[in-house]
Amino acid sequence: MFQFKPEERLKSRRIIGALFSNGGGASFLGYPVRVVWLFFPDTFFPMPTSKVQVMVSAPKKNFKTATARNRIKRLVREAWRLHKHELYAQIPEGKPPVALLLMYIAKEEQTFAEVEAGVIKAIRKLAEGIGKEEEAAS
RNA sequence: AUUGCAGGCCGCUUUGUCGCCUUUAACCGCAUUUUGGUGCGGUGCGGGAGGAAAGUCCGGACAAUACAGAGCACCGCGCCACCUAACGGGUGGGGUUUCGUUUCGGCGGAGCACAGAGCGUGUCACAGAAAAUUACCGCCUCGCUUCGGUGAGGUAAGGGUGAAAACGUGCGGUAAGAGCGCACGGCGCCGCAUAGUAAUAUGGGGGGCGGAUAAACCUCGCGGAUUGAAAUGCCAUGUACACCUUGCGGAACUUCGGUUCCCGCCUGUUGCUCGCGGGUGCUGCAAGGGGGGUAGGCAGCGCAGAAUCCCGCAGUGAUGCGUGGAUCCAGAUAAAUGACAAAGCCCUUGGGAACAAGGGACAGAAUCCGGCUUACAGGCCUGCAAUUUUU
RNA sequence: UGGUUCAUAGCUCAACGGUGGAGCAACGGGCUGUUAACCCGAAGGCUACAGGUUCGAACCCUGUUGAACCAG
Repeated sequence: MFQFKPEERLKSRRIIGALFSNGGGASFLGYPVRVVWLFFPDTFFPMPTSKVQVMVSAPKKNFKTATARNRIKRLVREAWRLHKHELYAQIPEGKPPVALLLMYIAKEEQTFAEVEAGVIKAIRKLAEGIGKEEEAAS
């Protein structure tokens, strides 16, 4: 339940490029994390087997050393690992997989508790957002 | 004991819970099967960042491609000897600059891109007469003179300028002067002797007096093929025989397959010139351009080797040698090595104390080694020097 | 991984090895009933940092720091 497997990590360069381009995906804030997400397109091959693929990013502009960026990414990833099951439970079957980008935007390093709170908030908003997309599609 | 300097070493520890990457193959399940196995998943047993992993400043290993050769260009290095796989690194020695000290002989510390300015060219602001064969004020000789000077010539001692002024001091000498001559001293050049492997040092001889700058061009000596693990090899996947540009001559021999020579074009040889080599010369080939597709896997890749430590031997030392002893399984690929909790350790602040609060340096492997440079809380060890206390 | 370029006033840029300057901005004064424009004036720099070469360094050399870019 708390596992974090390789197929749950976002690796496709095309999808990552789409996430970073303007208007590529829906985005909102769960401070200190900014969330960008979209559904995988139908034509993508091979289609991932997990419900969500996620990547974590920390900008070099705010964190100069590699050690600091590693630390931030590990904190966010750990918070995601501990709470992702809440999101999985709310995604209905038959939906395309969700590509997710968690970008750390605070200027300084924060404690795990603060990051965890932000990620929990983001997961709740995201579940809401996916539900709305469902209504709009139907 | 404290302080300073130099060198070397370490660079948070333990437990629990939840995770990540990986070696191995004991066990389990599924698939496949050439019945040996193989692949995937799970469990188990192990391992999981550094002294700088960093900067990418040098040098190699390794790999691919290339290589008859010559000249010019280009790049790097530069006291001597040694060490090393190699180096722009290291060790030892010499010279030099500077600081301290001195009983003025030296001694000690720190630094040095430390070949050549006696081939040539360039530059040397301002000031100054003049910045490299120069003469403003001076000094001296001769001519003229209205006796104020003025013209021709000699000279570089004195003056002032400057970062730097054409060896320094004294004597002789002279019209005045000048290394013009002599004595002492300085400098670098040529060859000699002694010491040293050598750089170099010391001594005496000859001939001389030359501005600085080569981190200006340059000269001399030595070295340099190019490209770098996204190299490279293999497997899988997949597209486009589309498009554009250029080229498509001549002669001889012939067993009609071709061969040779000249010529043209393209191309390789780090750049250029020569030279040499490869391809091509007809209805589809060649060379180049541009465009499109693939974006997965395996090897390379951590294999015990230029490995590290100890001991012994050789050497002043770097280092080398050894049937000597011991140690050494990180291997990711949108990229693992983590999070939380508790206890301990250390530091700071407050406090009489118990204790409380806050903090734990610099920093993250990506083919691998040897160096250099830079960042770094705190601690340990060794040596030397100084001071204080005790015996 | 390999390579190239750059750093000068608040901003954009100059400056043979010889006193660091221009435009804009900001400041003070003038003009105007007021503002803008215009005119006058003054200020602002350890030339990214640390060494070295040179009589003298923004410039030459070495090292460091930061930034931008290129190739596959």
